[in-house]
This record gives sequence, structure tokens and C-alpha cells, in this order.
Amino acid sequence: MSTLRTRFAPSPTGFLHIGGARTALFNWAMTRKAGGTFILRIEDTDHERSTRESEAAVLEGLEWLGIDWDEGPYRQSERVERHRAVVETLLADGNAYRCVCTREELEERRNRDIAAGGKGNYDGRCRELGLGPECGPHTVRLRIDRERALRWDDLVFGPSGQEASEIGDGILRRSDGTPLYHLAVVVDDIDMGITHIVRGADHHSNTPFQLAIYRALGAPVPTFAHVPLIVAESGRKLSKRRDPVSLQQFRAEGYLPEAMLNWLARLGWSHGDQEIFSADEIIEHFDLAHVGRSGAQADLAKLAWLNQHYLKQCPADALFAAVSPYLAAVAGREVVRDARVDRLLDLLRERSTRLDEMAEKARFALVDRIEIEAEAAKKHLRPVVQDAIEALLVALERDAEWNAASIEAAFEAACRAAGDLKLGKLAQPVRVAVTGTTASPGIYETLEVAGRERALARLREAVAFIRERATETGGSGTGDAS
RNA sequence: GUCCCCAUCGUCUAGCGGUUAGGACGUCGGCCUUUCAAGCCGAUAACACGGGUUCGAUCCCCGUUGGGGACACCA
Repeated sequence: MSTLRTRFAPSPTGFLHIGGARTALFNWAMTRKAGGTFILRIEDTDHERSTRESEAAVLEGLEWLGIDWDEGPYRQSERVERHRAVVETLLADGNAYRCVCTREELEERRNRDIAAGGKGNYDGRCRELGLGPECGPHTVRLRIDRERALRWDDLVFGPSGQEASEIGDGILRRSDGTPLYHLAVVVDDIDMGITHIVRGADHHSNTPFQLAIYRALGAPVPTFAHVPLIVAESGRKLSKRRDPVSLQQFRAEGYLPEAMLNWLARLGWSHGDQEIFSADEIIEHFDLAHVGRSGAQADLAKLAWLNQHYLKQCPADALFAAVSPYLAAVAGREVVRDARVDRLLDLLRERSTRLDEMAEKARFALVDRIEIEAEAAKKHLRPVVQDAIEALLVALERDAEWNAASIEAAFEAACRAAGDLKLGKLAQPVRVAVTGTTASPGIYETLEVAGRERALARLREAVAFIRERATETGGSGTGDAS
């Protein structure tokens, strides 16, 4: 057991998004590899935006991916008293001071400073005033030692940080008495004994200020690693409106957790030429040293490929469990698993990238009535094939076995009876008649899996359709002539 | 605007001074073939630009350009 302690600290202000999921994954993989302790902490100090529903969504998302934690979930909101006490200590020992500047004053001075070519940092007006608790409405600011550089060696970005003079004395506590995020995270991370902080690169520039808090508290500084952000396919920041970013959404669309995990892992991290990683392999090989420093675009095509890969090698029972809800949605009823359904899924897994798509392709074998695509009917259900279909019907009606081999024999007989018709000429019309579409598994398998009664009924309907069509066109044999 | 960061095929990336710049997804072509897939084979395609350093730069340094992030009494 190592002493490595990490944490994932999402704020429950919506769903778990893929950037957060990846951060969690990296933390988890690193911790599991080292045999450390992984802590989950919900940063819910923003009461306006935090909800219990999204907290549940976050936990659900992690569980779905198979990311487990050893401690927590803790809630930051439960620790506010501790945060307040820390601010008092800081105040008492002179590492923090009260500030009575109002927002308006602050903004005005800031603008003036920028106009004069300054950086717009807090000017330190209240820094040496020695304001006491009775000074009226006030915030509490950290007294940053301007002589000491705020630098650290980032495990991903390398030497990082800036001069203390580059940042102003930040606020630790609001005038309403509530602590700010920066103070809360640092205190929590210290109290929970976090040794390695792996988080999104959006915190890279926040780190100097947090470093200053660690110093003021006299606490050892943990090791930091900032992971580059995931960007949209447009190249820009992920947009909740335009881009698919919610883990729940991917899940609903029928992506397998294995595929999701694999995809997320390879987004910004690599291990030589290897593309396929199981959870165990990620743990075995994960290394922050091989996390890139540039942002990664979410490549949905790659996800689709991975998903099909996992679909293809999924054990039958697991596959059924995963598609079952989608099958039910298409069938309009619970679909019971049997040999025929397993066979169907085996045929479909090579033809689908997602579970919802797979269920849709299974429709012909699940429902009694299907719609024939107009275009397909027009092109394939023509008088030329009427005789052949009728011959096939005769042969199939005699087929009691009803498996791919026996059906194939029936097709051969029908083609012979129809004057040595080529199989292709018959297969496509039959496919359209039985599935309603021009694409499906092999024709024998398609019939097998559609079921004997359903297949025969649809073929009879097709014959009726062709007859009717011949009449409509005046019975002049237009179809035959073409 | 200020500060910080990033930069290899369309995308994810390998590379850590000397390589025909590799892999994967995608795309395109071929094979297979009763459709669609899958599979197999092949092709396309990159070191942003300009200066240095060096015998030699994708790799090290500087600048430019481009992109991203942070600058709240949000987290």
C-alpha cells in the first residue's frame, strides 16, 4: 500500500462531462497503479448551481465507467465551518487581512490601472490598514509575500508558475462570511492528505494563488499535474449546446462503458502504438509522463470504431443485457432472450456501431408488421421476380428445419425452378420483402432469424403486392419487359 | 488588455539531435461478395513560419503567427 492519495473533485452543476470523466479516469488509473487511495469529493459550495440530481448523475457516470473510489463522497459544503476557522487562523497570524473596498471601488481602480498600463491586480489598499472585525462589511484577503516566486514542477507541464508580484492579494472569504473555492480546495486537500492533484489545465493559472495559500498555512505542497482540456471538433472549447459532452448522453446513445473508457484514456495519453486498452491495461500502463501537453479534440469517429470493436467481442449475455432496453423500445415490449435473439445479435454486432442502431436493425425480427421502404419496393418488388418468389415460397413451406442451411437449399431449388435464376436476382427482392430495407445480414440468416411464420407471411404479401402492381400498370407486362 | 500554456498527417498520437518521420481512426481504391457490414490488401496525408545553436534539427534557444486557458466577493 503506497501513501499516494488523490482525489476527483467535480462540482455538481450539471451532468458529468467527458472532460471531468477523463480527469477522474487519469486520477483513478494512476492511483490504482500505485496502490494508493482515491477520494471523491463533491465541490458543492456554489449553492446556486449545485443540485443533488447532478451529484447523483456524477456518481452514476463514474460507476458506469467502472471508476470506483476508496473514500467519500465527501461534500465540501459539509466543511464550511472548518474553512471559516482556517480563515480566522490566517487572520490571527497576519497571513490574511480584512478589506473594506467595495466591488464598485475595486472595479473602478482596476479599470484605471489597466488604462494606465497596469495589470489590474488588487492594489493592496487595505493591506497595511490593520482593520479589525468591527470594520464593517469586509472580505478577507491573503497577504501574499511578493518576494517569493510561486513556482512548482508540474508533472505534465514541467516547471510552471510565476512571480508573486504578478498576482494580487486574492480574496479568501466573501463579505457574507462564506469561504471561496480556492481556500476551500486547499484546506480540503490538506486535511484529506492529498499528495497528488491531477486536474484540468484550466486550473493551471489558478495554481500560483493556491500555492500561496499552502505557504500561508504552512502545509506541504502536493504534487500537481494539469491535464490539457478536451476541445470540440470545431477546435474550440466544448460547448454544452452544440457538442455532445455529457457522459449520460453517450450512454443513452448506446456506447459501451469499455469503449468510452478506452476512448477517454487515449485522448491525450498514449502508450506506444497500442490503441485498445481494457481497464486493467490502462491501470497497468498509465503514466502522467505520457500525457501530452496540447489540447485534444473529441474524435467521435474513433469512438464509433472503438464501440464496434467492443460490441464485436462482447460476451453474448453481456451484449444482451446492454441492448435489451433498446430492443424493448423498438419491439414495444420486453424481448426475451433465446437462441434466436442471440443469433440475431451476433449477426448485427458486426454491422452496428451503437446499441440504438443495433436495435433498429433488429426491427424486422422483433415486430410483426414492418414498413417497406417505398424506394426499395419500387426497385425490387417487380413482376420479373414473382415466379421466383412463388417458387421459393413453395420450397420454404416444405422446410420444417428453418435454419440457414435448409433455407439455402430452398433458394437453390427456387432459382432452378425459375429457369436458373441467379441468386442475386432473388436475394435482394426477398430481403426487401422480409426486412423492408435493402441492407441486412446474409439472406439465409436474415430469414432464419426473422422466423418462419413472419418470413412466409411477408413473402406472400410481397407476391400480392407485385400482382397488384402489375394490374395497376395496366397488366401490359411492363415489369416483365424491363 | 495582462499573465500562463500549447503547436507532427483531417483527428488521436509515436518520436526525446542523425528515422524512407511510425501506428490508429477517417478518407480513397482493390479483394471477398446475394445487399449492408465485417475481414484482408493497398493508397492518400504531417513536422505552422522565420531566425539562430550544431557537422547535422521535428527534437534545443529566440521571435512571429495561430490556438487555448486564467485573470470574479463562480467552481
